[in-house]
Amino acid sequence: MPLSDRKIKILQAIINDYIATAEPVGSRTIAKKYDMGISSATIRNEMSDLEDMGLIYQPHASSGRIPSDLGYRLYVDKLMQKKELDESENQFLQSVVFQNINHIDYLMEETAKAISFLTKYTTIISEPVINRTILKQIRLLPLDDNSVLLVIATEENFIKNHIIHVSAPIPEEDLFVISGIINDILQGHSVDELDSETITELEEKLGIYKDFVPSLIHAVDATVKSAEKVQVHMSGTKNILAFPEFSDVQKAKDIFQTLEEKDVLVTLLGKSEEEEDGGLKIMIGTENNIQEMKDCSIITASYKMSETTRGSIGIIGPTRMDYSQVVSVLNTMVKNIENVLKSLSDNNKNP
Amino acid sequence: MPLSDRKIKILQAIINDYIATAEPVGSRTIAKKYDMGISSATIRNEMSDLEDMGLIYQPHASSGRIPSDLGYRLYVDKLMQKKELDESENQFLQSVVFQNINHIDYLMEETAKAISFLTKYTTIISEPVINRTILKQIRLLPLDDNSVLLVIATEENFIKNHIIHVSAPIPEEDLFVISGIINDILQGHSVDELDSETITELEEKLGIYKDFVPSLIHAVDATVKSAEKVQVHMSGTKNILAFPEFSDVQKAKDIFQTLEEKDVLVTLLGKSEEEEDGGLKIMIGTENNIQEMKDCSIITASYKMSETTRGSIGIIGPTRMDYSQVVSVLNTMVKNIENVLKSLSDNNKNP
DNA sequence: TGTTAGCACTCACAAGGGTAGAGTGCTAAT
DNA sequence: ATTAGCACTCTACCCTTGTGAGTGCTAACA
Repeated sequence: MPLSDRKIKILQAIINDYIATAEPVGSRTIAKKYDMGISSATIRNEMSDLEDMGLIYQPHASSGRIPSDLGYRLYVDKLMQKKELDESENQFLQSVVFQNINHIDYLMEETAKAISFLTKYTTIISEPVINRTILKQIRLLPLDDNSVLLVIATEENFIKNHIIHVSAPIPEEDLFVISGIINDILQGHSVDELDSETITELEEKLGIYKDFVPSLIHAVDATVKSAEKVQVHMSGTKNILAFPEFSDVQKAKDIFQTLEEKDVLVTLLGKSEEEEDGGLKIMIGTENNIQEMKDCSIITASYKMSETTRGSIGIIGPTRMDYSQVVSVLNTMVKNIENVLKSLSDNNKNP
Repeated sequence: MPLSDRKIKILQAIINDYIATAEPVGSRTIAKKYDMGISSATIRNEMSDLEDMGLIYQPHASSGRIPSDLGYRLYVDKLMQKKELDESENQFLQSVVFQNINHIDYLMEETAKAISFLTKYTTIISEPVINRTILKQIRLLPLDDNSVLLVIATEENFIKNHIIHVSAPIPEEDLFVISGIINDILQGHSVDELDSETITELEEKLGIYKDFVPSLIHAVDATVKSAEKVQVHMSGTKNILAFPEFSDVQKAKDIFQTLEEKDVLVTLLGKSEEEEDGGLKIMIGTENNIQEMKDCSIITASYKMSETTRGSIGIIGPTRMDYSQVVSVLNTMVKNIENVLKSLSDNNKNP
């Protein structure tokens, strides 16, 4: 059966109305509200066809229609029109990013908050992974007789600290020398190139401070390990309670439970990396393969830095979500974040 | 009316039962379950007295009794017996603290998680404030031509980083010299002693790098400001949904809403500082003065470091919470945290 | 042939009524 | 002082009924 223009119009009306009200949409509602010059009876016939095509369905006999996952898919792929964010929203998103330019983790946290504030959906976001990025600076600073501070900076100006405990005090000048040696060896290399060869080299060069190498390596390693762990920030989970589809406490609890499991989130966010065209990945309802989330849609986008994907943002809401808004918010925010990351790493390329 | 031993026993039975079941407790239930050698009729009479005293009440005529806030108060002040944590719980709590010894924010985050995991209640925790603590190390490190990394360490080995953007590159040796000058001036002082006099002194000493002072001061200031902001970590909010008293989505939403407001949390946590005896502050029901939380009890404890209160932990649950468990978990955790903080600051006192 | 009016039918939801069960308060007996 | 017994109350649950929204079908219409 061909999908006539009129059918499309009706489908669109059903989806719009359902997104707005969360109530099954009846033929009369459409006839009255959208005034498309045909009677409710005709709409009824068309709706019956749409149902045969699997685009809408009735939650129970003789009730209004609800878009099916397939219906939303069609809407998202073909019908949805881009929504432009208005100036104030744009500015809000931009200010959030630029106010936290110096601290990646705050930046991520605030970004998540901002997005969930704007969209009223739940937002998850993964921090850029510094693994495989190039080390720029490794410094040792004296803290006190028993501790030395290790400061690691990557090419992109991500800073990590680690306190190393030492048995005997190391004079400041020596620390300076040691820092120099370490820097010579590691600078310009990625943290995962730390092999036994490098370690031997380090031990040799450090001479009398050779004993210091193990704890140093351990510290670097621990720092790297903690950086390798994908950090995930989440915000706006409680918004879920506002949607009538989750007014059943049990359902809400199930979703919260699922969102609590980090692996699930990482998997979800990971999906967006499959997308080639720097585009978004939209998973509608059952498409996300997680039983508990079958009534949710998830839209993810990943942000890059120097051509490599660094992390992703995901927005989770009921299948009845405002796809066009979410898409534009995500696009805007990815652009903002990429700009910031770029400006961070550009600092050291300009003269 | 005097509070006979028998009345106390009955009150205790009611509270225990209600904490466990969340159902109003009837006289027959007590007669059967707690077998105290008297009939339900006698218990009924006693319960009637307890009600007159305001310790229990009926949610509706001819239903079982529920402890009133006053009843819980009596229980908490006089009747409650200390519960000892078992070995595994103790170890769990300890391991959480010692595994995150080097990163205060992870430590707080994980502590909150651990407590809410153990108790099933919501946990909030405020990070130690570094304001007013003594600066130990201030260093500038070269990052690249346009940025300098500011590293600030306090007496207690809390580390903060800040990237300063500079218009012209500053040679490494100069940075070293500048670091030395700054250190001379600020080392041993608290961050809030940074007055105009100190700034002038700095400007004079820095000579040709005088122009650098404003951005430096700004960076130090920003770092201090961000440290002054009381960081609050929260965990286990979704546990709230598990309690039958909040099975009404609206109620749950109200509480979430309230918990979202940071000021509220800070105020709540602040209360514990009023307590003199290093003890806990228990606020039962309406005692916390927050309308939305009238059905919640909040137990807070604050942890000290070198005699000063640094932060607090709070546990939020229904008034029908397991007070004795919460009290012992809190006591244990405060001790653990204080130990860690002590070991951090001890490092520089031992030779 | 597509469109519409009309009608019978279905279903969810709310309101009303009846019942069972848990619990109380009171009284009289022990 | 304690207890057994009884009348009473209130909630929770179930069942019934009525209403409104919405459908599908048929027959009439342009």
